[in-house]
Amino acid sequence: MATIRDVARLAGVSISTVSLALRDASRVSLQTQERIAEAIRDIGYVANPIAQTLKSGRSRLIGIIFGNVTNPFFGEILQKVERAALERDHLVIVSESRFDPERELAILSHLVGQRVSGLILVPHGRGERYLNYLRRLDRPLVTLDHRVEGLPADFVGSDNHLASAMLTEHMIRYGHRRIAHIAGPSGLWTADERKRGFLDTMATAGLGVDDAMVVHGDYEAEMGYGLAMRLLTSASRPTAILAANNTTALGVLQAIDDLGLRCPQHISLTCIDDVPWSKIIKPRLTMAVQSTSDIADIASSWLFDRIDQSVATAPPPRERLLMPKLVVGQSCAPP
Amino acid sequence: MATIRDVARLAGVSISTVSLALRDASRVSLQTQERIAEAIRDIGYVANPIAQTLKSGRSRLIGIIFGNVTNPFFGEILQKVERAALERDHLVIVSESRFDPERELAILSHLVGQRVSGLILVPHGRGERYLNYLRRLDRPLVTLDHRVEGLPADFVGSDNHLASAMLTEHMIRYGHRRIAHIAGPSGLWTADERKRGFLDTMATAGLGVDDAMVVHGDYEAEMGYGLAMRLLTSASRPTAILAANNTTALGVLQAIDDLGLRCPQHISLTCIDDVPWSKIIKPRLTMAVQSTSDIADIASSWLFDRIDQSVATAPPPRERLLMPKLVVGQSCAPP
DNA sequence: GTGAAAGCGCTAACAG
DNA sequence: CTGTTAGCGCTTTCAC
Repeated sequence: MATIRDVARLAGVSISTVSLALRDASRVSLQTQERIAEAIRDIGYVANPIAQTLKSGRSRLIGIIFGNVTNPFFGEILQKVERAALERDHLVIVSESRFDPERELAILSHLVGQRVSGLILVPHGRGERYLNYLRRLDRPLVTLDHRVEGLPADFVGSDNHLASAMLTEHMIRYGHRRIAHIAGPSGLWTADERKRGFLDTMATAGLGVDDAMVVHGDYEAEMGYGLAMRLLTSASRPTAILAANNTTALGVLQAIDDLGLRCPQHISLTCIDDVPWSKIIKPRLTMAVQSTSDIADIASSWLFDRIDQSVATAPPPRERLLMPKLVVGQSCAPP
Repeated sequence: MATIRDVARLAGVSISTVSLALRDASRVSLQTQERIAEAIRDIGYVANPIAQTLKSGRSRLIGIIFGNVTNPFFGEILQKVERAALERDHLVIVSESRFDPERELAILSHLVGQRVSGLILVPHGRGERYLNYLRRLDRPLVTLDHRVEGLPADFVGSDNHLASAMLTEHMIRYGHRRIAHIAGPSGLWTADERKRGFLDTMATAGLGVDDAMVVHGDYEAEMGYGLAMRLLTSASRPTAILAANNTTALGVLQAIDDLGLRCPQHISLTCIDDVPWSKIIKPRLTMAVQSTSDIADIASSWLFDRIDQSVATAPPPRERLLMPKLVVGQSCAPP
């Protein structure tokens, strides 16, 4: 591969002149500019980004860490982020924390080792050690989905409390009184917010919630299936279920089907997040959807803002809660 | 960040000794080893991978390029590849060609610029220029899904001809004679193979295929929808459809539904590839599924084989066609 | 306007 | 067994 030396030799100038011409042509005479340009063209010179990174401490790479890359959300976000990155000549390193904070931190180290110029993270940890680690990262950081208290980083997510509240309200309006909630993992910000949204709305409506009616899953289909099975075969089965997320809802749907029940005739179901291929799944689910596309746009624009800015002029951490949209399907009916 | 200098100073040895100790401890005295180890621990030294890359010309990064990262297949493959990579201390750069060969080559340049140690590629180009470019890459390369004739790279894919043949056979056995095929983009290896599988099987069964019964889509749902609409509203509509891939099938299903038809009562449908959440979609589709998981395993193990080997001892390009499995659902019935 | 020289952090001959 | 030295390819003062 041709180096800046080769260009310099061919153009009959020093390498520092070539380097200068490359980043501030105005400070080099027109003649020299042309000779250099020609030499570059002739030998097909491309600057070695590794050498630049070694010098500057910043690579043209950004890192993105998700809990699970098979979640359909992920693909959509990655797609938009990757496009935004490529426009700015950056590549994207993708990694999966598997929801494990230790793993997450280990990956972050690797990423910082590669001198990434910025990070997008769906954080899954908490506690002082975790926070301290993130605070020391010293790279532009945008967090997604889960809000971490006390972290000086940008955050983009949606109003999870509202999402639950809308759906709960919707089911109550149909006349349901025994509504169950299959929550996400306790301790996760989104899961806690969604649960609060459910409980608050039930309380406001003057409806009590049995302990047995709130169970904790892990945002995965299999667990959703198991928990739904238990709920639906219990003596006092609910007439409606609020599933904490899309994949959980699919598990629930499967359980309903396997039990020979019908939705919405025997049981109403709503969930937060869109479901892949939701238009084809019968019945169409009533859900509170967040705009992945908006999340990805905001995240990448904020990230590149910070990457372009010097640390000095960097704005304080920003936060944005997007409003979920209620999409009414055919998965709810009177009890 | 601590450098090897700091370690050397603290341990009271030269930096070359530290470097040596780091990669071949046996050539350093036990005492020195310990002093160095201690120093490393004390200041939390981690070698700067960028400097190593500059020296060696190889980074601990691998690149993977897909046509479209929102395809559910992609997430599963990425997941396995990323795990295999992380075990070997490699990170994964992910990029999307959007099925555009030019874009694909541009991304490859970037990736090679980053001195990736290996590449996994779903190739979408053809022609001499394209081939030459790939041949000059000079990095371990594993191609997936689409086989490119004349490319000296490993290839893992499935037997697309067989997949189509099995499904076509299946529909013929139900008594269908007017079967339509919504193919993928003409010129793509998988699409051509699938079409051949369909046509060959029809021919063998002595069934003619109207030109109108073979239409070309783009492997995307929307196009599948449009083409299915056209087929299903034509005067001589088919009694069964073979969709070239999963997302196309979902588009077809949607079209069937929107027309007020029922599958399989009015129209039978089969497709190649698994469908996300296929268990929940009604009717369960009859499909020929390929094991993404096997593909990913083979691809990553082959890739890391080559990465670990010197170029000299590298084996010639390997090829592997996995056998698709017929999964019978409820989407077929007699015409 | 252009060039010489130092240095980013590491590796690998080559001496000793 | 350990240290000296010369780069990998680029950027960036600082002179001229």
